Amino acid sequence: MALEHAILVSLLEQPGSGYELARRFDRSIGRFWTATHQQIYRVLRRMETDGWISVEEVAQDGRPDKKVYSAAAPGRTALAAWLREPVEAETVRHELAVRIRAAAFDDPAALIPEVERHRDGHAALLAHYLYGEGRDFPAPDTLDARQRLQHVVLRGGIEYERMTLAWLDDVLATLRELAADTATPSSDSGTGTAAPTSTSTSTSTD
Amino acid sequence: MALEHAILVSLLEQPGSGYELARRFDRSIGRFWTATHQQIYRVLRRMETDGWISVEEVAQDGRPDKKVYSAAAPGRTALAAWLREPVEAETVRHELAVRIRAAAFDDPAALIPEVERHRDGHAALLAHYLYGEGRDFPAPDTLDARQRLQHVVLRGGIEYERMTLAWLDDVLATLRELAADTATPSSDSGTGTAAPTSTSTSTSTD
DNA sequence: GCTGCCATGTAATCAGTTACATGATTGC
DNA sequence: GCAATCATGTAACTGATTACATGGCAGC
Repeated sequence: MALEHAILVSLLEQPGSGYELARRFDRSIGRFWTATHQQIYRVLRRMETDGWISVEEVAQDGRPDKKVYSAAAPGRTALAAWLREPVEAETVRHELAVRIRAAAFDDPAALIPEVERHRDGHAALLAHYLYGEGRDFPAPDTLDARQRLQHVVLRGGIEYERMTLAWLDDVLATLRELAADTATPSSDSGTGTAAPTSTSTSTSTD
Repeated sequence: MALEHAILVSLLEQPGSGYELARRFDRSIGRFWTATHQQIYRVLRRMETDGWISVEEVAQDGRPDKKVYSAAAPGRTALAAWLREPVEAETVRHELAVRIRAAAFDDPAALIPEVERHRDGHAALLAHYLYGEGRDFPAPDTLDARQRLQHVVLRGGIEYERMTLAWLDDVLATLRELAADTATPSSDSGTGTAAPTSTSTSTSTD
């Protein structure tokens, strides 16, 4: 239910068309909230009928016309009300964690390439964030309110990537150790499928 | 599309009924993948017709009967295939980050209680994780493959909470500074609604 | 008598994804 | 000639959430 609000913030930061918003959702805002262009167009129409945003049709030379949206007063009011609502608990979807636990019932080594791919992706994103930080916030003491809030969100992204990177290295080390363990012992040779099948497990980790 | 697989992992770790699974999804597995009981019952039926899991009806004294599900061979095969598929990019939904950027167009101080509530929640979860780690993994060198993988996932949760806690303190410090800035200056008194309205913003943070 | 736990479900709705469609312009 | 970018949309489907429903037992 927050796509409306994410769009509002983006339009307050800078008015734009549905297409432009879709591009922003592939970049800056998209790090925190994903949306496809179909979704965006649908929500924009709803927001317009609700009076949250206003449209201006802009004719262009050589390019299709576009509808430039900007936040209207009722939208601002709705945003202020939303800020005062309690935050709903974030629904987590961390597929990699599920896969790591799943690896116990298959060959742990099979996961290594995937985790490496992830690791590299996070490393690249961290480098990208750090570059962006140096470019956009070179003098952190001279920033206005908006920039300081953008900066603290970016710092969150940077710390998240740093932490994830370190954790994925930990995961890789664990997987490699387990792969070495199952490879060397003499018993249970062949497929490499390590399935302990112990009935006792009540490690709740609750 | 990974709820099936999360359920499979949970049933491989320990067979159980839909109700028991729903409770697990409020606890251990639920940290990485959320699901309500309605969703779980629906997926369990689909998985059963697909032959991924087998059922055993268990009559109980004083309590309603339950259907105890366990992972079947085709389910294991499907899990192994899934582990070898490329991981789809995680769709992020970080509402708090959107709200922080939104605070620039309203009173930043209005967010402080919410962020504090979040901070406290993450601190409690971190303490809980650390307690669970001490209880379930007291001797990290004597663990089997399954436990070592569970442990590395738990370490990820711990590091995530630590990082989030530190970041939320950073956010709170920023919000409090901004609240102090808008409270003290003589100009633009009254509502405390700080809206810069500068047209120049093209800080892409891409 | 009320709340809470165990245990399973149906129905309606909302959000999000995937596939398909159009059409002009710019650059290789 | 082909792919990519700009720009907007429809339609069908899958996944997730919310609300409602049932019913016995245990403990206060």
